[in-house]
Amino acid sequence: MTDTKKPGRPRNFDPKEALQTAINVFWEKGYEGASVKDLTTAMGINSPSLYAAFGDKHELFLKAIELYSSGDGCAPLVAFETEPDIRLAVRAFLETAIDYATQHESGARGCFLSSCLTNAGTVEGVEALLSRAIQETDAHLAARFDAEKTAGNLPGDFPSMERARLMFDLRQGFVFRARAGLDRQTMLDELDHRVQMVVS
Amino acid sequence: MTDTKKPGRPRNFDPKEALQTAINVFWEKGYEGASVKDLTTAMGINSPSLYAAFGDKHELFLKAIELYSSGDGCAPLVAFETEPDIRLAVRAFLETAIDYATQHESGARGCFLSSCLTNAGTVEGVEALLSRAIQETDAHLAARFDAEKTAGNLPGDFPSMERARLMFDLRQGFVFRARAGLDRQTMLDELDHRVQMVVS
DNA sequence: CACATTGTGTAACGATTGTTATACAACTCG
DNA sequence: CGAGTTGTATAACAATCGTTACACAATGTG
Repeated sequence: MTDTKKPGRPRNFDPKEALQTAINVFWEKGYEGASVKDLTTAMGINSPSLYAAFGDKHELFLKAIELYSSGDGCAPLVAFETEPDIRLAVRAFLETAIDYATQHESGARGCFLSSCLTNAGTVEGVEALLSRAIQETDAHLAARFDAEKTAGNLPGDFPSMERARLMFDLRQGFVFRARAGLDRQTMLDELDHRVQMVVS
Repeated sequence: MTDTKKPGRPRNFDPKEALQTAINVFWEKGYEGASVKDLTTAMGINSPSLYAAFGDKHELFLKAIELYSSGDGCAPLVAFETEPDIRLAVRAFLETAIDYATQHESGARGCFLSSCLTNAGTVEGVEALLSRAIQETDAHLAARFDAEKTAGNLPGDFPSMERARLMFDLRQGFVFRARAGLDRQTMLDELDHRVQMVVS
């Protein structure tokens, strides 16, 4: 190790990248489980920098939720939007959820929001953010269904919002099972069965 | 207040009742979020009694999970078993889940297991317990479906295990939404739609 | 009644928590 | 090339964490 840490100001750190790292730590250890030391070590910075950039552990947590829910943090959503065919899109959504949730080692591990659920009642502001994130996702998915209806790819009486909520909950179920360590293949085997439920 | 706490050994406490109280505290605040002081205060005992009876905060947590998952802790499951008609039973299962998850004030608040999800990766032994609890519940629900098949109340090609897992995940979805503070009526409106999915 | 046992309440332990004051190194600008 | 700004590293802060030693009150047995 020749690169000994020297004091001073060698380089500025990227706040967004650091926040992404904070998401991973929070997701793995939870809000109270993740100590400031855990966070700063993973982010590669010291505590004063963290407090200067994000204000607080609490604020950092809320900003982590915001970044994740309002953006590219959610891989299944991206997969759903990318795939043109609606049926394949639904499948990609659920399949990506399983992939992310079961690949624990690779750093990206499932849905961060479900890990924040525990703190919804105790940590101020979390419940509101989660509620908003869910509703936005529901609306997002439903909008795609509506567009497919007008395009003629789905029947005219297709209940967009109900199916959107269903799809979200099915994903949540997979994430839950994956987090508990259940078998990946078993979930993949049920994929077609569940895709069928969403798109009639 | 005339009943001033006097030292000594006035009365023994009920370990099972205390454990039930511990479940509520853990469920509300999470594993790391619930301090030993929070626990002992709610249980009405002092820390030495807790350590003598349960050994450890960690062991207490595991025993809380065991009590909840292997018993009457799960109200939706009880409702499902009580109702004779299979279709009404499925409905009761989901409806009870919504009721429990949305009645935050009354002390009984939703599914304790989903709040333990966060600690599955960090707290030793939690993942194994959760995995077992889920699989047991799946098998439990599927057994009922199988019995209804032989009784002629469900078609012969009814996929019991797949529907059991689906039902479990649908419940999980409701609990998730309720914990995030979403509207109760919206979930109740979708009830029939989802019951239909489970029982064809 | 006296003794051993059992479990409680008080209080303290070291360790770690989140947070911040202080000192200094590096870059920017004149 | 020197002064000012910016942000880092070190170290310490009070508070709280999980855990346990100690002393004493209440019960069961002789």
